[in-house]
Order: sequence, then C-alpha cells, then structure tokens
Amino acid sequence: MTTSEENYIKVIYHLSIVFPKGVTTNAVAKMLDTKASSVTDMLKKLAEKELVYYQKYQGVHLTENGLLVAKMIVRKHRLWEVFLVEKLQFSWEEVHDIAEELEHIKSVELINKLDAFLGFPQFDPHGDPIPNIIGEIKKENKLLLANGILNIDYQCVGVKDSSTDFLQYLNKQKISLGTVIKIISHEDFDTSKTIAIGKKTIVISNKIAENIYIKTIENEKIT
Amino acid sequence: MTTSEENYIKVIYHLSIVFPKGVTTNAVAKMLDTKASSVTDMLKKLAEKELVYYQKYQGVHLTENGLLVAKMIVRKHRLWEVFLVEKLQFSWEEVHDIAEELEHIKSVELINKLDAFLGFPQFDPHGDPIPNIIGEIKKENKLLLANGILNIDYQCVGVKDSSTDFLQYLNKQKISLGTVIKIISHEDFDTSKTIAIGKKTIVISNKIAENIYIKTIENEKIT
DNA sequence: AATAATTTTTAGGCAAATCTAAAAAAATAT
DNA sequence: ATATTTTTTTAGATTTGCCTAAAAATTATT
Repeated sequence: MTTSEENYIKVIYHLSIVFPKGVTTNAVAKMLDTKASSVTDMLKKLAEKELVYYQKYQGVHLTENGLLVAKMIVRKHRLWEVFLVEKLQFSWEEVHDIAEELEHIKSVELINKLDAFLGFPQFDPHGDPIPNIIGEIKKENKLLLANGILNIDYQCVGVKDSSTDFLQYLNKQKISLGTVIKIISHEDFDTSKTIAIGKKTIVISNKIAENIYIKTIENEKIT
Repeated sequence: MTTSEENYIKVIYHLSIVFPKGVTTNAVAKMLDTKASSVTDMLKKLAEKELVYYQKYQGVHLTENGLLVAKMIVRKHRLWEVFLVEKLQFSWEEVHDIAEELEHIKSVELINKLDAFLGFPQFDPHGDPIPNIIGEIKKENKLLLANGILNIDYQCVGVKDSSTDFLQYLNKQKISLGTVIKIISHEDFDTSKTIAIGKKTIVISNKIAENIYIKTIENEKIT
C-alpha cells in the first residue's frame, strides 16, 4: 500500500462515524485537502483492491479488509503518539504531525515491539483508544463535559478536538488527562459553566465543554 | 526533499569514499537497483537544487549543502538503529531495513529528542559513528582484524560488511561490539587466522578478518 | 591510432497521483 | 414538477520517478 492509499483509508475510517450511510467524495476531499476528482480516481482504485465498497454517486464504505487496514494505521499513529509524549517528552499538541509520518512505516514487528516497550497502552495522549494487535478497540463509557451533572467528581479522559489551539488552551488551564473536574454551576443564559479544577475555579464556554471527554471516578476495576 | 532524492544523496555520500574523483552513474544505479538513465535524470535534478556538482560523463560530487543533508540522513538512520536495538530489543542484523524507512521522517526536533533519549550515542549497533547535530563525525582509530598483530588484546568496535549473513555468523561465534579478541596465529598458506574469543579459540578466513574492525584496549581517555 | 567495448546520456513512454474544466447526476428550491 | 444549485464524475493534462532503446562519449584493446 502506498502512503496516499493509506491516508484515504484512514480518512474514510474517521469520517464513517459522521457519514454512516456512505462517506461523500467531497468530505474526503476536504479532509485530505485535495480535489473531488482526485478522490473519485482513488476510490476506484481502492474499490478494485477490495478495500472499499464504492458505487458512483453513492459514497464510500470500508470493506472488512479496509476496516482492518484502517485500524492498523490508527494503531500505529496512536502508539507513536504515546512514544513521542511519554519517552521523548513532546507535549500533546506537538505530536500529531510527526505521528502522521510515522504511521506509514511498514514493519509489523516494529509496531508490536513498540507496543510492548510502551507497556501496551490502551489510550493515546489525547485519550483516544489504541486498537490492539488484532484491531480490537476498548471503548470507554465517557461523556462530554457539556453533558455532565453538577457537583460530581469527574476525570478528564480525552478531547474531541485535538487542534493545537484547543490543546494549548487546556495546557493554560492546567487540564490534562486524569485531571479531576467538578461542575459547580451552569448558566442557562449563555450555556457557560463554572468548573473546579483542583483549588481553582474557572468559567468555560459551552464550546469548551463540548470538546472535553470525562468519566466518573470509580473504584479501580479488577479485570 | 523526497525520499527518492534523499536515497540518492545518501548513496552518493557512501560511494564518495570509493570514488574520490566523482561517483559514477553506474555505481549509483547498482546501489539503488535502478537504471543508469534514471540516475542521470536524478543527478540533473539534484544539480539544479545545488545538492551535487554534476557534469556529464564526469561523475558526481556532493556540494557542501548536499554533504550536510547526507550526514543528517546518516545521523537519523544510525540513531534509529540504536533505538531499535537498545530499546526495542531487535538484534543487529534486523534493524537496517526498518531504519531505511525511519531515516526519511522529517522532524528535526524528533531526531534531536531521540538522540537525547538514547543518551547521545556515538556509534550505532554496527560500530559506525553517528554524526552529531551539526554533522560532525567522531572518527575512531580502528583497524581491520586482518591487519592486527599477534598476542594483543583487541576489542571489536565495528564491522565493515553489515549483511545479515555476516552478522549472523558473528552472532554464532559470539562476537559483538566490545568482544575481546586476540590473534593467536596467522597461516601464510591460506591467510587464515586463529583467534581467541574469551576461552574459545576459532579459525577464521581472511575474508572474515577483512570485515571486522578492532582497536587496542587502552585506558579510558578523559576528554 | 583505429577499433571495440563499456559507460553515460538522450529521447520517448509509462504509471501514480494530482490538477482543471466540462459533463452528468443528485439534491434543493421555487 | 421544473429549474437551479451542488455534488460527483469524466476527460484530458501535468509532474515525479522510473523504464527501454538508441545515440553519444569515454575507456580499453589490439
């Protein structure tokens, strides 16, 4: 597989959640910053390789094989992100672009040894789950901070938007994975919220609350 | 720079030692397993980018800039090899192909952080020196085992041939970097040598001796 | 020094991945 | 239901890196 083919597969995978009945040509084009005509060309090629189901004007779906390929790319991307943050001391907003390159390194043995070296992490530095060696993804019962209820201790477990701007905002507010957050109050007028982070209390807009994943703090489960 | 351009620069760099007055088109073609006509095309392109000096039929040289580019690729290659062996437990004959891919990852910050993470290693797992951040290469006063003298304790510091076959032979004989070797005797008839490795004594052909680098064991120098 | 052999370059083409512009299909609006 | 707008596809080019085959230059041989 070429790097370009892999990028298409990955984008189709990520867009599948938003486009359950077929990812549109334009959506793929926008994500890859390319033209719709280029996308059409590639979709034909991927269909011939049986990585996607594609019928003119009907959008595109991954085949079972395409899905596995996509998950392996995501696995590589997220494992490299863990490496960059945990071992090389990058901060979480710096790692995406480098991981975009590293995810195309071919060796399966490499990625499995990397996985072991990192201690088989389940989540990447943004809280996204890492598919295991056979593509299984552990899904968390997380919710958006926007949907949390008052006066309960939550823990930040991920972000929806991984843009540099947002991550830097979180750095500034000292919010990272594992940070304990409690919603103190909710303002109906502008849907803003007052939240407690440690001893500090801050006001956040709904847009912020819509992009932070939290879960309730429970006792450790034995698995 | 494209991966292909980088591979040409790297090959010209490595061949420069063997072709001090201009690396030939055919030599490059052979190394890259491509055709001479393709090499000519690329040399023109690299000359336009001022990475090489190139005049028809006269062979090719790296410019100052091309040399720096080459050294940075070599730096990346060798640092990744150290990572693969030291951190991911690959053995020294397995790492070359993976490092060939990793060496094309762009980020300078990545490679410098990797360097720090590895503790600024001076040599890769085959004993080859690692250029530092500005391209300086520490050169060792090493010699070939074939040129060693009798009854002196030497230390293996590298190999000339890094092929899988040769490295596996060395594994079998329990020779690795740092192994202490003493030449017991030399046979003029077939130029074979008897050497001592620890308590074991083995006979090696001249071809083996021509591919192992050694140096005398001295007291640690303070630098 | 002339001829033969080898090396290198040129010329013309091909495949991958992209593009622009135009045509076709689908979705939306009147 | 028809017209308009948007989306998608097709057709034809372009660029990169490679190829083959032939021509030109260099090197080796007699």
